[in-house]
Amino acid sequence: MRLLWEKWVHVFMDLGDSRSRPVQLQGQGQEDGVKPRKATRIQIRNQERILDGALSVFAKTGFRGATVDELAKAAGMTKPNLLYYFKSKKTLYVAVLEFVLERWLEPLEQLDPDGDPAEQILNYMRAKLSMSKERPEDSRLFANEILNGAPLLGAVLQGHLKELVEQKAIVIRHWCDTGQLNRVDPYHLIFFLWATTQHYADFEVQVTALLGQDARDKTYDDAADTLETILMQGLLPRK
Amino acid sequence: MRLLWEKWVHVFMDLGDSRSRPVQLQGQGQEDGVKPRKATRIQIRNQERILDGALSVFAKTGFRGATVDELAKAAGMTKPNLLYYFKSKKTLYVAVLEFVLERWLEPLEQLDPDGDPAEQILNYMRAKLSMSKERPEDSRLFANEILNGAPLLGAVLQGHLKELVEQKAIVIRHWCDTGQLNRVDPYHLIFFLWATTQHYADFEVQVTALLGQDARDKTYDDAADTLETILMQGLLPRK
DNA sequence: GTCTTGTTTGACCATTTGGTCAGAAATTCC
DNA sequence: GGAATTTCTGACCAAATGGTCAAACAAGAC
Repeated sequence: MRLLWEKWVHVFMDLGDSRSRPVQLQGQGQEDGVKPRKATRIQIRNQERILDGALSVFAKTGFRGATVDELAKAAGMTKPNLLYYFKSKKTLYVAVLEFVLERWLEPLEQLDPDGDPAEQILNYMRAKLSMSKERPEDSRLFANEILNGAPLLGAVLQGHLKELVEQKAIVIRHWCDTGQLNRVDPYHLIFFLWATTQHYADFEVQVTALLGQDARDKTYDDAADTLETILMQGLLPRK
Repeated sequence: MRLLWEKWVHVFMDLGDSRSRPVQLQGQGQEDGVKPRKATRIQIRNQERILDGALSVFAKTGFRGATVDELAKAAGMTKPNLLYYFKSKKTLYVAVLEFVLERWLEPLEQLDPDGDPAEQILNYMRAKLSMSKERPEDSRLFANEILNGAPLLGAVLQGHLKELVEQKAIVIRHWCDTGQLNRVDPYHLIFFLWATTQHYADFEVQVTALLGQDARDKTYDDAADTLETILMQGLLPRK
């Protein structure tokens, strides 16, 4: 799975003063006089490989569970070489988190205040479910981080995410107030959508243990149908 | 939080042959000729302390993230002393998992085929939500384990849990077939209930980051209300 | 080609970690 | 009280882990 790390390649490398260490890549952090040099092709290629491998390693075992050796192997290089590109395990971890975060938040940003409420919410549910299916590692990466107290994501939760959710909560509340939706707490509706969709990525082993390995497509289709039914009609038949 | 480990205290300690190592506690494993000695008060007290502390440590950082030193500190004793009672970190971890598992499965077992469907499902939802509130560490312990591939719980998922879920799925399917519930996939309804309720324990940092630390009671009340509304009526108003 | 810069590696190091062990201290049994 | 057993601890160990470094090697610029 080739990713699009390219546009995200910045400040990952140690810069400091060192003579042999390259580079400050384009993007940020040019406060001091060091003139940023352009990233070489090799740098871009290797950082991509590293980030790519690191996502699956970190998603599998969390930050503490991952070893630098594993990370290097996943990137197909030696440990010192990996540490040439990312000065520490933590730096790498943060870089991966940062990258994945954007994708993670995107669907919620798409929620359109002017659209039809039911349609908007179903779309959001489907988009999140599709992310669980196509990029389960993203979801597991965050699940690990949050489950263990979000030591490095805490700031984001309090900042960007909080704003975004507040904003969308207002939209949902409006839909309730105008009678377009039943009266529910907007925040809990959002949690509800997160929980039900991410469950399929985060608890995939459990899901497949109960439903069988082979029926992955069917699993996600059935999940979408069930969620749609519940969201639109609830469990009780309308007489 | 004092727990009821007592009835679970069994075979935790190394037994083998050793002269100074005690004990095979009551419960199981008496296959060989070694006559089981009764657990002393000290053993019971200390094993309780250890298991008690271990639950919160493992829930916080997962198996790999927890160190034996932390575990010992949480139990208020030295590392070698802890290892006197549980011969390895893994043994201790499995013991904690085993214990917590029972509580975890209990609510689903209560689901009554002869009860009113809506009431049964709401009760189950409330019971699980209450568990998330009162025993979040239980939930996080499993979340960590499953998220990381359930290396030690895999057998349970394929065995006991699978049976239990199959059994309850039949009940739910029957409710659907007789028109008492809208037609939904029973498995996904169960996942839905797990996901939405456990979310509040597993992602507590996120939830409190967005809703505020102080309103814990309110959070769970609102969650229950929202879930009830959605489950019973869905989001769309009935005209 | 050669000089400069960027990349890669084997060997190495300090710390942390899971776990052991011999014996000291406490407890129980008679 | 004294012997036998159980509980506890400081000192220790081997393996794993995050990270460093000097030097070898490759790429570009001219």
